[in-house]
Amino acid sequence: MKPATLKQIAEQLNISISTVSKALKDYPDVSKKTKDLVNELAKDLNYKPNAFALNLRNKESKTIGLIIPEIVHHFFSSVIKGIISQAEEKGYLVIILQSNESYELEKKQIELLMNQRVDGILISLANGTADYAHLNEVLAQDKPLVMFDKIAKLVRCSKIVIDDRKAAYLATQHLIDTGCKRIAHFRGPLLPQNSIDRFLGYKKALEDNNIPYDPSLVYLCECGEHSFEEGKANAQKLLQDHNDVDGIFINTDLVAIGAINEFKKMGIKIPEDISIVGFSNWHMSSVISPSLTTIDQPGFLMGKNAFKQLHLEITNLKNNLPIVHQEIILQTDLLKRESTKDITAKKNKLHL
Amino acid sequence: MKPATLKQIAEQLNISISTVSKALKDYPDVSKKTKDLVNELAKDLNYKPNAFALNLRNKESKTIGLIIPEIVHHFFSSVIKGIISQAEEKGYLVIILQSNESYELEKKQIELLMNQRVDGILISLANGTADYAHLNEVLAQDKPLVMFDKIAKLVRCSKIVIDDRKAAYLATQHLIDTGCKRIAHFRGPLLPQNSIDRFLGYKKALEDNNIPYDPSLVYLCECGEHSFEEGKANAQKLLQDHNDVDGIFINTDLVAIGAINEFKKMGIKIPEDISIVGFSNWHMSSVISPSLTTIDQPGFLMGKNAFKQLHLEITNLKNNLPIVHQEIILQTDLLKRESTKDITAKKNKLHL
DNA sequence: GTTAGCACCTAAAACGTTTTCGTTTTTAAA
DNA sequence: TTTAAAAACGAAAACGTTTTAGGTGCTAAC
Repeated sequence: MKPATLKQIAEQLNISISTVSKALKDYPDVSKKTKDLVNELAKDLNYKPNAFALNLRNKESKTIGLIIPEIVHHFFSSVIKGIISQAEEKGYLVIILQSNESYELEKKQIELLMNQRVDGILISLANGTADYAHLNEVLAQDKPLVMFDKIAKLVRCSKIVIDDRKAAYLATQHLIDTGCKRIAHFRGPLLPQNSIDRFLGYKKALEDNNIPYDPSLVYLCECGEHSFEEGKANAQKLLQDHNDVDGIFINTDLVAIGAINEFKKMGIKIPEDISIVGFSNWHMSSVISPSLTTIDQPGFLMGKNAFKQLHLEITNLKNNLPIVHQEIILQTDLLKRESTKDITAKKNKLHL
Repeated sequence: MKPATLKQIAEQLNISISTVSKALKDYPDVSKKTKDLVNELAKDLNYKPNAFALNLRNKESKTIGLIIPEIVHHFFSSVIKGIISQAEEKGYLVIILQSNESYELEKKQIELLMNQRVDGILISLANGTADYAHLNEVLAQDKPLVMFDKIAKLVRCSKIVIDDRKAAYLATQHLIDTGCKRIAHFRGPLLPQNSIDRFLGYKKALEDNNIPYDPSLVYLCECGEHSFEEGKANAQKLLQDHNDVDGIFINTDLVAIGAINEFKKMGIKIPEDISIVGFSNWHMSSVISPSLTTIDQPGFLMGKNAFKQLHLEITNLKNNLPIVHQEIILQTDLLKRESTKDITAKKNKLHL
């Protein structure tokens, strides 16, 4: 049986719509008798408040929009899970769109969400996004916007990120600590802030350890659908160009795994000949052999925080409270596994 | 600048709201002059039709709901991607909820979506779902509902599935064809139809090849968060119970990978000592060593088809056309890789 | 100079709520 | 019995659209 409306209840009881509405919301100026009658009939007729009408009246939909570059991706799907779990707790629904790493699509989708009048927007930018007008437009219309992971520093809104630079620094430092002298880097695309930051972290670690930075040791990856193949290809190129490399810090796990597979095929031993550190801690990284040393990126937590911040801004906006933009930096972990040498273990053995 | 309303445009031009509405929709009974004025001002004032008002009037939101057991999962996230891509094409938005394999949550979420008045619902059932009242309620309210992958046969709605039984049969047959004589099965949970079907396919293949079915060779897996550990544990148990097993058909890839890793650790060679076939073709299955022979499950295609069918039913309902429930069975592929012996290759060599 | 026809425009209802403000009815006090 | 206060109810506007049905005012034809 389809939900009834206030009108239908009112007609059956010969009272006004207003009274029905008030009765259901337990207003004090409705008699106990009427309330009982209304509540009973409401149950019988399967009354459910019409969300469309409520949205129109309240000018809010308890719905937010989420734009993400790629859904089939361990990190991003973890973020989605974090967002949805938190949204559910606060009674919000999430509309998800996928930008496919395309700036054009991203722009369209922002418009779509604005026209849909969602209460707020969460976004992780496409790699191609270099112009931020569409994002500023959102803010100009007083619609809460929170960015996560792939952010634009210049846009004045809240951001949830990890410290990519620091994580990359630690990853590179770990290679150095385990004895690597000549360290290559497979970097991500040129635009997004986080692949820039990872590159900078790598470079800084070298400098701080008096290892000269050599641009020819840096290889570019799209880090898109063909990451695995890119890893293999770069591994081959690297060996042709430089036969003295003993460590690689790689922008993302799947590329690293491609490289490992290629090296294994060529008879190069990991980590004895070359040590490798990846980034993101994809599920498969712990499962392959040798397992991959990598940076754990807390996707679920990032999603949770992103929604929390957005929710805060939505409620503050509603209550005319000031909105303070936050930049939240989440902790990352270096997970030491088999693809790097465990020198500390050796050291400990010597001490025994 | 926030979007203006028809009213604001009407006031500024000193004409009625109706005329503004018609002008924007290019009705024939509005003069060219007025249309031009309206369109210009509409652009200037950033007019965007209010979605809330439209929903209320049209009794539709161009939004569908999707309930899925788990988002961080290669197969399911592929399905989501398929659904979203198709929805975008037809101008629909997708609200995603995650049931966490919980029947209780699933029930609540169905109610949420019904109250939200989505135009239709897509669902893949939680493992624990054995009661279908909540689903029948959706249908009773004339709301289009399409199930995919994890379905309930008894619910009268459209379904998009693969032929789990046939796929499992082919997987098992492949083990037999490559010389396995004693084949174990790591099966999925007891309730969902697809893990039952995979078990049945396994059993049937044995029978058709005159291999006696031995229940003690069937091991249970939750196939949840700890699939990898389950695979390892089951591998150990299997070796203790039966030292003569030479092939295993495993309900899902991650369990299979756990088993492979454990076997490798114990010095058992894959596929020489034991051949293994998984299910679902997780990304990592092609990347590990030995790569895993598995059944490719077309997630993206399934998502596309699920939305297409739902969309068909939504539009038919709107146009008072009859709704015909479909059961669409998608093709699967057996991907032969390193975890099973390639006997045909050997045969071919002999023929040379 | 009436009338038909046309071009253009508007009023108003409807979608389903909520809430303010006013009106009616009841109760209690004078 | 009158009056004041309290209790219970309802009318109406508002949110922003669309569309039907009904005007206007004009031109052209008789």
